[in-house]
Amino acid sequence: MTPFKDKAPGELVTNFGFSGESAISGMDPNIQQYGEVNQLGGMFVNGRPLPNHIRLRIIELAQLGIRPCDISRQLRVSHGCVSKILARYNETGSILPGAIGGSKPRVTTPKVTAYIKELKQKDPGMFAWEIRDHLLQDGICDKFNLPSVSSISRILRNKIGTLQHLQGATHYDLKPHQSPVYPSVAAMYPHYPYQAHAAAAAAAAAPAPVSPMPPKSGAGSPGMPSRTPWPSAHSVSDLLGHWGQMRGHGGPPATSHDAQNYNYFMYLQSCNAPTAASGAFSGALGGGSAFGGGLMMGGPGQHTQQTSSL
DNA sequence: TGCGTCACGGTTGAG
DNA sequence: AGCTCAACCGTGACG
Repeated sequence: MTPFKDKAPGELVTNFGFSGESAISGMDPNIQQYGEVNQLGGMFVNGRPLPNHIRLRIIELAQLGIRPCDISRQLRVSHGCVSKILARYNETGSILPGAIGGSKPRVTTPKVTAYIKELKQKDPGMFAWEIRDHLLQDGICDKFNLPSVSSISRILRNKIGTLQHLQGATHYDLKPHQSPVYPSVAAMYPHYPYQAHAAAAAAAAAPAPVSPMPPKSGAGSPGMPSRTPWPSAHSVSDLLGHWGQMRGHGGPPATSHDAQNYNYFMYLQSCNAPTAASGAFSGALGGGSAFGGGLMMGGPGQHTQQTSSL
């Protein structure tokens, strides 16, 4: 997998394994340093998504009826990757990679904590599970961002310790007739991601176009794998327009990710032989859709971060 | 031979 | 500023 087995860590890679080809002038030094070549001779950056034009080409070639193994060979992308991208596309309608990085948003916001404190002050004998019910009933939380009983208990213990010390009731102090088992939100809604609420808000702000595929998984819709919702979906023309702007107008990348991917993109553009797909790609840069409008990328509530992670 | 799956080593970004 | 953690990535190998 690692083509530079004899490369010392951190050593600058100036030849990418293409015969007679040295470093591409003007390439991102990061790509030069971290770029690798797979068994098929294709260029990739470990840990980073393939550039979107490669992803696009995979989808397009598949739609032309070309077998995944042939796509793999033609684009010099591992068949596992082709399989994964095609599977994701079939499942979500999106060619885009998932959102990388980030953390689960906290449910114990200051507002929630304050309300718990208020409840506890009103009724010091209130149990954590009762507080949890109140949070839901009073509209402080919904079922997607409702803290677990354990979280409430921790808040009571850590942040309202004095009150607890005086009155002391947590979910450990269960009433005799109460079940000691209170499933977490995740357990109650195993198929619903915690970020769904935020995604719904994002969707309300910027409604996503209808995906050709039913939503199954990913940010912003139940079961979507990504952790962070996209504020808007990406159509082919959106995406191509993005790159078109970069290529055609030389617009500066908005973020370091853009810069990275732009350089990656430019590099791969210069490395890969033109294909029919790239022709469609180039044509689409002129304003039309590469797929006659038939291919929509960006499933419902797609990834938030990807505008900067092309 | 083709393809789905998974371990691996890597990156990323919120907390 | 730097660390942790849990998500993601593509590759390569296996069945």
